[in-house]
Formats: sequence, structure tokens, C-alpha cells
Amino acid sequence: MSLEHDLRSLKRGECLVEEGEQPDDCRLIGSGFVYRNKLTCDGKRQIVSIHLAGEIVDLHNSFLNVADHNVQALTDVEVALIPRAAMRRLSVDYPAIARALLIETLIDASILREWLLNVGQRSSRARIAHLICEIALRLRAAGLIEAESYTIPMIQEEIADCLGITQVHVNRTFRALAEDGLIERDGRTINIINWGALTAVGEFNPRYLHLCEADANPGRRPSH
Amino acid sequence: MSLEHDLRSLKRGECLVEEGEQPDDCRLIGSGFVYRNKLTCDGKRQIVSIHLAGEIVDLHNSFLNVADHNVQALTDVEVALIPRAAMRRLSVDYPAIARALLIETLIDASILREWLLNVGQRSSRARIAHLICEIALRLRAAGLIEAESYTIPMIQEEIADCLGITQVHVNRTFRALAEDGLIERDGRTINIINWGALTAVGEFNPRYLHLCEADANPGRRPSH
DNA sequence: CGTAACTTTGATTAGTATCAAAAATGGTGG
DNA sequence: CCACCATTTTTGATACTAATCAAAGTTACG
Repeated sequence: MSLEHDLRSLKRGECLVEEGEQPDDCRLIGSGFVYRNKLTCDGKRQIVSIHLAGEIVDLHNSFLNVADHNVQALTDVEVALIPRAAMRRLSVDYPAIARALLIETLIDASILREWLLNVGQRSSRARIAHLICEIALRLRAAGLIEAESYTIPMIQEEIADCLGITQVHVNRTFRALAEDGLIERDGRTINIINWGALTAVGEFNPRYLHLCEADANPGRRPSH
Repeated sequence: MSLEHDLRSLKRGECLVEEGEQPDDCRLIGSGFVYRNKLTCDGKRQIVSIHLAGEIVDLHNSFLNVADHNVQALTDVEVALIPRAAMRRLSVDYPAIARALLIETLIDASILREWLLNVGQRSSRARIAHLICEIALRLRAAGLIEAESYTIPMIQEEIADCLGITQVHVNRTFRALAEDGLIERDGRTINIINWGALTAVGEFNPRYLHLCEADANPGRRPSH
């Protein structure tokens, strides 16, 4: 079946959805990275998730009335806009699609729980190691990288806002991981030297990513 | 329609699901409170959500293969066990049910995002105020309390593990809120004296609870 | 090649953690 | 009904992680 949609390009930093809005459509990421965030009253930002090409963001907006968070482009991105009504119709007509949407949402929630554990209980060193591992694995699973080396699509301030620590502290801790021989860095490119040690430091167990279940979901496969 | 299920009673502290398992059924809470948690390697615990009578926990287990977190009884509880297969069948046969499940899961994820913001960016004082407000509102919405006073179903150590701070610090901060006249306490019973000030301290905006959308979902209505 | 964005470094401080122990509370059996 | 025990709450003293403030390098880009 073919799905009605519009394509749209966005520059790094542009907003896809703002908290409080009720958007008319949800987005499938064609290329690039997107993040969701929430702000405190005094302007502090928590990044609550990041999304790769192939994922649907704001499923949300098709099934709830008001956006409870912001969605922004982390890099330049291309997205397909799928109208709210089309999304709902699909999920009624095709139980398999409804199921895939539910599974994608359940996995999203699982990742959120792991992030909450990360921010609530782990040291800053572990948090960073964990994030490096997670992104590596998700990129690999999506077929976007091959090796143990990749360019992280975030500046240190954004990493800080993922992890609930300051940018200055991210910088020092990152450096420490490199000095200890776990990773190498060249600008934003990270080369994982010692995957075993890094996962140990970050207590990284990929179970929460539910990568096998995700395979059953066509929505998560990038369409390149 | 009638839904096949078993009833089960659990004492405070008992496990409904353990990380790594693949349970055969999901649970509808009949009475009491339940919480989900994850542990770090060195045994620190992050409570990632709490659930009231009327909510379905571990929807999860009907649609993903492996539990990525623990579910435990916060108080003595009664739960209805709904077999995995029944749950799946329902969601195929009745699109409205599939939709309700998706909405419940989306709201769960929204609450997780707010908790992540809370733990990642807010002061301990704000975190506690926020939690007090959230529980008050959820209890009210579920019809479990009337007034601005309720008994919080957690000991201070559990509150600490919700908020990513220590139990000792919870105690002091709680006390400070009482000394400032925002709340009164008698054991675990909290009386909110100044709702306006408390929401201001906790930056509490109930939007993320999506209470209106939840109304459309029969699963969230307690069945007494 | 100048400017803005980002990274790195240093010095100081605030907020919480940690450790230890005393007081209060609630439940149970005698 | 009381005494006792386990659990929970409260208090105090000290240590440490990470925040904050400030500024110097570095890189990327128009």
C-alpha cells in the first residue's frame, strides 16, 4: 500500500513540534537525527530521547491531543509528514500496523526507563560510557555504521543535557575516558578502543533496546 | 464482552515481574499500588514509575519478548492476570482496544519524560514538590481521594529512589517544605496547604499526565 | 580571514552523598 | 495492655562530586 505524505527538509536546530501544540501529522525520519526535549521554568533543558533515520517520532501527535514536549532537528534532516488522520486510519484498518506502532512506543518507553536509571543512579563517567554504547549499537542496528567508530551527532552541551550534568563536566569526563584508553576522539568522532571495558564502565546491557523485537517493525528500518 | 483472567493477591514488596523473564500475562491492578524499577550493578535502585488501581502494568509483556525491568508491589495489591494471548487477540479483534492500549502506553512514556526532566534538571526541593503534586492529581483523577490530603504509598527510601537522591536528603527536604508552610505531614499522610506555591516550587504543570485523553481509556478507570 | 560556535582549562563553591547513630513508630506475641 | 523488635524517620558531622564562573584555545564556516 502507499501512504500519503509530504516531504520536508529541516536545518539543525529547527523545531518539528513545540510543547503545547497540536500538530496535524506525525513524522518519519528519512535522514539525519532528531531529539526530543523538555525545559524547566528557568530554561534548563533535558533531552529525553534521540531518534535515527527510520524511526517515527511523534506517534504521539496522532493519538494524543497536545504535545507534551519539543521535537527538534539535531542535524539537518529530511522527514516525511504523515497526516494524523491517515495514521489513525491505518491503525484501524491494519491490526499489524497498530501492533507495530505499539511495539515502537513500548521500546521508546523502555529506552526512557534506562535513561532515567542512567541519570538517576549512575556516575557521570558511567552515564557517558552508556550513551556512547547506546548510540553505537543503535547506529549499527539501523545499518548506518559498520565499525566501532562513529561521529556522534551532538555537541557536548547536548550530551550534557541528555545526561543531566554540565557541559564542562562532560568535557572532563569524556577526556578521562580517552586518557584511560577506552575510546579515542577526533573532534566529534568517537572510536571505541575497548568495547568490553566501556560497556563495563557504563553498565551497558543492550536488552532494553529490544533490538530483536524492533526487527519485526518495518517502521524502524531506514528506507535508503 | 468478558475477559478471561485470574485474580491474585500480593503482599507489599512481592515481585510481579523480574527483569529478564518472559511472563505469560499482563496485569490489571484491582487495588493497591505497584512500582517498576531497574537496578544498577552495584545495587542502586531507580524507581521508574508508579501505578494505581485501574492501570494496566506490563502491557509490555504481551508485546515484547523480555521484561526490561522489575515490577513490584508497593502496597498489598490485588491484580487480574490477563493471558498474553488473550491480550493480543483482543487488540487484533477490536481496534478500539488496540488504540486504548497505545494511548495508555503513550501516556506512560509522557510521564517517564517528565520524570527524566525532574531527575535530570530540577533541584531536590522541586523534585519532591513535583512528586507530591503528581501523586495527588493522579489519585484524584482516579477517584481514589477527594481532598488535598492523602497518604503517600511510599517510605522515604522509595521516594528517594524515584527522585535520584538519598533517603536522608528526602527527609530533610520534605521537612523544609513543611517548615515553609507548603504542606503538613503526619506520618505518611500529606496535607497540601498551599497548592499554588507547591506547584510553583515543583514547576508542576499537569499537561504531561494527559488526563483528558486518559478518560477515553476504560482501562484506566478503577472498577469498584 | 574574521567571526561565531565549540572545546578546553582553571579556581572556587554549593548541593548532596556518606557514615553513624538516636528517636519515633508500628506490629506482634506474651 | 505492655514489652520488645523491626522498620522507618530524624539528626549530626564530614567528604566529595559536580556546578558555577571565568576565560583562553580551537575549529568551522561564510
